[in-house]
Amino acid sequence: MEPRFLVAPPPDEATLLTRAQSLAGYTLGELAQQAGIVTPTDLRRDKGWVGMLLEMHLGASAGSKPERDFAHLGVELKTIPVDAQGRPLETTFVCVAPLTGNSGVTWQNSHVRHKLARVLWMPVEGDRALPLASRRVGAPLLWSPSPEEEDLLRRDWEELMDMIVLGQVERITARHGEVLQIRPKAANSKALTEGIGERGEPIMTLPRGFYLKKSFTAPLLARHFLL
DNA sequence: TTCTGATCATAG
DNA sequence: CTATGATCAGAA
Repeated sequence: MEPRFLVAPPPDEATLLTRAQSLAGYTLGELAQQAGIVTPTDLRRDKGWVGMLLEMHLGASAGSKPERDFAHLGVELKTIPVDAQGRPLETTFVCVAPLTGNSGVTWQNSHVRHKLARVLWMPVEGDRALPLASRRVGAPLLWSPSPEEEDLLRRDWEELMDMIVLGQVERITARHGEVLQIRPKAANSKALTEGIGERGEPIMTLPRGFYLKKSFTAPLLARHFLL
């Protein structure tokens, strides 16, 4: 799909939130029609389609820049598929896990912390039994981690980064971490990137990414629905 | 049924 | 390959 600007970038956070709230209740088919793009049959070959569609409606920067969606506002946009009860159906990708060049990297200056400092969550019905075009957008949530949430994230990040730095990247599984996990993030299982081996030597290994577990995002969204 | 590892498209 | 956007689908 071709990235296009449907609306101008929002000048401030309040405008962004108002605009996001105005999308609630619409179906993806309606939003696609307004954007002048075709709704795919399913997401198997268009996994980022929903995210790109909402980016267009919210005036996020198009393309693949290594910046936040609303750089001038310091806000990151995340669409999250939810079930009929508003519970997340998938984990949430945060960013690629750096496997080398980590000297001097701390939680405070980490990519994970910066990406999650301010997030606009857009829940979207994600039940695969629902045709893509008839899935509805839910009420958005503009969020920053509470001190407790940030502490959970920091502890997992430190544990996982320790393993990477100590040459144990290939022993990391999705079971590590309470709320933040590391899983493959690649085109396929043949993709390789540089990492650190057991004896500190350079190795080629699968690229990994940080993901938020559903156990983290579920209460975050639930709290929102209670307010 | 849930979760972990694998995968898809596109731009640069 | 890396970064953007994530969901798929087989194994447990």
